[in-house]
Amino acid sequence: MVEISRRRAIEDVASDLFREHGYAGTSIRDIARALSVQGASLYAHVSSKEDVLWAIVDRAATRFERAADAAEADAEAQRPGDPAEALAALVRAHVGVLTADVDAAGVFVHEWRSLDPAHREAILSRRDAYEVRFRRRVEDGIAVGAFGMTDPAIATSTLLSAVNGVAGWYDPNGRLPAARIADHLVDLSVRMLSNA
Amino acid sequence: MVEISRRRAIEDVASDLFREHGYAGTSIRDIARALSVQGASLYAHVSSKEDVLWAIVDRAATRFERAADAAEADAEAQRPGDPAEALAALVRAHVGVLTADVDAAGVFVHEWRSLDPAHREAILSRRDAYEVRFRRRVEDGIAVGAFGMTDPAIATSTLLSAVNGVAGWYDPNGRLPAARIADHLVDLSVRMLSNA
DNA sequence: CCTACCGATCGGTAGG
DNA sequence: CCTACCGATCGGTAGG
Repeated sequence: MVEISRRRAIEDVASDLFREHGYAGTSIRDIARALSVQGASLYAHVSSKEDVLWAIVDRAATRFERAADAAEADAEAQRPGDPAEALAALVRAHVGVLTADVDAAGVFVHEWRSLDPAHREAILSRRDAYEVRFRRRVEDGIAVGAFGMTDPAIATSTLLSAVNGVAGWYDPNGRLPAARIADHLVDLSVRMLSNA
Repeated sequence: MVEISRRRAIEDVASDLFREHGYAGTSIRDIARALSVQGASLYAHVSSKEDVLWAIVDRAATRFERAADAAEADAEAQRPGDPAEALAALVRAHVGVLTADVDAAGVFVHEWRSLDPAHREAILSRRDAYEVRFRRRVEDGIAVGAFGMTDPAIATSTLLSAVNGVAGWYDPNGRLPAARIADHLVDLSVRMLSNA
């Protein structure tokens, strides 16, 4: 990947380190060392360590949101009013964002607690809104009989945990390409919600 | 809960803080403050900060292992050779350990990366062995037709992510008791593996 | 369990 | 992007 901007290179390196050692376990000097510069030099590009975390998390959140927008529009265009199809599209989109940048996605999933209070609040409400999109499809699917009876809140939380788990084991050089992994997650998700 | 030992009280407080702020984000003085003593006083009871993390993680791992032992023995006694029953018992046992001490279990799930290399290696191999117990049931279930065709490795990783997700939202004072949550997770897990 | 303290490292700034 | 530096905090020790 060609380096587009120094700022972006800092965020990419930080995503990798935050994912591996956590935000608190990564110092500004660790990030600088990976870029072969002095710690203080980073402050020409970022205003604080938290600023870097927020940039990573905000961008990842935006990607998840946009991918869900496109997935729902697409599902609605192809099979209008089909909750199972819409949910499958949401899961596929989610796995796509996750595998496209597993470091940033992993930071989004695990490190939001380290954001300062205002950012933390903002990201939590976006996460809630995002989860609601999934839960609505679960509820609609139950209502029309496409899914079996279950507790929609628990089922949706469990489904998102299952899908987010991909961030814990996905390897870009592993035996399965991202698209095949998405196929599996879609299949497992729909099965989980279907009647036995 | 009555305080059994000072050492144990330190670990309980540390479980709470490590889970909320992460290992690196929690200082020895943070733990001490929660116990109303000076930071240096903790060293009368623990040899290092990592020693506390290891104690929490090791104990949690042992609980998961013992609960799985009992669950498999029980399932084998009641319905010998039934992979779906054995898997259900494993999931129920896992959720039981998780909800019995959600702080310690959450630290086990998320903070093992912060262990020193030897402990990290040890816990990873125990985690692998634990996952194999689940995967064997998944494979056997597919072989006898109790479960639908799927990739056993991906299905098992996804199942464990789904179940571990409980640590992220379980609230001891929430609307559902732990036993009901376990019921739901068993149901969702078995559905996920069953034929559609 | 306390006070007093150690060297190391932290996030961040000044000034170039 | 560098050197030089700031005050604060870190994990941990000594000695009581």
